[in-house]
Amino acid sequence: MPSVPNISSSPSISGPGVLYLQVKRELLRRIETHQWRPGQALPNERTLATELQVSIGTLRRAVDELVHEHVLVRHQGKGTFVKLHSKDRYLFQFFRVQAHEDWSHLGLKAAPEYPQVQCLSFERQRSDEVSAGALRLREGDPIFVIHNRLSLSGRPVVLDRIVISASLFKGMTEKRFRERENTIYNLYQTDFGITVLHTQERARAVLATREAMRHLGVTNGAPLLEVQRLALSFGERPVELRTSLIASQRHDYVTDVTRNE
Amino acid sequence: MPSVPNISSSPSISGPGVLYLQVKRELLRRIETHQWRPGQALPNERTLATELQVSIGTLRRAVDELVHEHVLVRHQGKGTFVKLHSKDRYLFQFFRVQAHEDWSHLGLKAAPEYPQVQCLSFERQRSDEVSAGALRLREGDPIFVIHNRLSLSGRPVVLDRIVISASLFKGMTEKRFRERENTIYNLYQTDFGITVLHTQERARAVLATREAMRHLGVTNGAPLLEVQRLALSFGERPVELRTSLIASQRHDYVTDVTRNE
DNA sequence: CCCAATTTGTTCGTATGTATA
DNA sequence: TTATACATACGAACAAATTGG
Repeated sequence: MPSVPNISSSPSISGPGVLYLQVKRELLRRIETHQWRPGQALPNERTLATELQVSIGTLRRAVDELVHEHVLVRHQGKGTFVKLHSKDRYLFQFFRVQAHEDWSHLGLKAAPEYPQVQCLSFERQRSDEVSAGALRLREGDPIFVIHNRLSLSGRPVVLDRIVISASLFKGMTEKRFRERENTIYNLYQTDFGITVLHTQERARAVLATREAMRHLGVTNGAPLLEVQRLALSFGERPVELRTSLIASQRHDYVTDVTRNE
Repeated sequence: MPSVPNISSSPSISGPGVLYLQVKRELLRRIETHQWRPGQALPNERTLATELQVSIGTLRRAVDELVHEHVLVRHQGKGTFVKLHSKDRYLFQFFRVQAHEDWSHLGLKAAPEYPQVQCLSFERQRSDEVSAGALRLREGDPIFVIHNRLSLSGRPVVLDRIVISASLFKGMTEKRFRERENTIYNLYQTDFGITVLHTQERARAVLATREAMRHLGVTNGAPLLEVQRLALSFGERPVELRTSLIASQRHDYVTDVTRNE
């Protein structure tokens, strides 16, 4: 029913703008409010289209965009599902460290290696100005600060400092963090209902601190890559601040600006 | 006419697979072969659909994807055009150096600053193993090697070493390069018919060489960001190898992994 | 300023193909 | 085999932006 001038005459969708965008917002709303949970199937297209009182083509266009944004996945013959964070997705979308290579490979796209993760420390602290600004907290709000060391082929390569809000991740404990069976983002999603959709990153070159030297086994004065990553959820809400120190003697930070979309 | 079992019964499209993908390939072919040149308008949708003997919806789906891949642009009421490289696009898609910022801005997306480019040298050389491998040349093939210095707010920040094939950019001269009125990628496109579609980049941290110190005005032993970029055209053909040394004392290398599409 | 022609943008509904269980 | 669900293709109707008279 909702043509553009809509006064919420139906139990379905409303709001200004183009119809398929209204549908998209409604689908997002249901996911954010956990009416549909990660891994769960949506109603089939005809049912959903009928319920939202739009044509099946309009519904498909809204779903198309959410699939493209990694929020939903479709499987022909099975259904449409809220996307789950998996190790594959982590490798494909979020882990950008790879061993050096020359350019002779090109289209090959060597499948990146999943890192071995070692948790060095897990602490409850109070946020400083930087983390509060990034995570939209007040200074002094409780946070968790986690240090991880990532190794590739048995060699330590990355030192991560992860900061998350304690109030957002209510019930987080060192035990739950250490004993997760999947990626960290999968833990956020399945245990805390927080889905990381994309990240903003800034890289710079720094000199190794003594602590970094110790954990990464690099020599004095070695240059390191420092990557600041802010992970964002629905509505561009920041949920994690991560600082990675990367030993780039044998590894690169890779960005494949392909379809960008 | 072309249902999937098609034996090129028409003067239009053919080939295996899904119809809209056949259409997309045909459109790409016409652009690559310069039947349609950058900046030029395509025939309107109904005309094109009729000529290719597909429905307007199928044509639109093919065009949709090419728009998403930055190959075409559509303007409602005007037409569909082969996309031109502009400074805006350069800033938006390819220039990733920005002044330091804290995370308190977020959604603001400070419009990046267009750099002031100074050409330090332009030489004709023979390709070594690395550039030959990257650009799919034979070792010893003629290449152009260009050094640029990029400044932001009057301060030198990036040192670029650009390598392109002399046979691919036939007719390139230092004069034409220096006196271009737009971006380098715009020059490639308008003067040589070579369109850069996307890039693959690898970043690492290095120590400043004496020459880099001199050109960027950094102190001894300063860490620099080294970014290797391979620019690709249609069919993933490599067309430019660029090595950037970035003084990251005041600036970052930014990757906003947003819709990634 | 307005009108009309042109072109893309959105929405609708239908029919048929293909993958899954 | 059958039923279900998504995938593709088609074409019609109307909306919105642009341009030129």
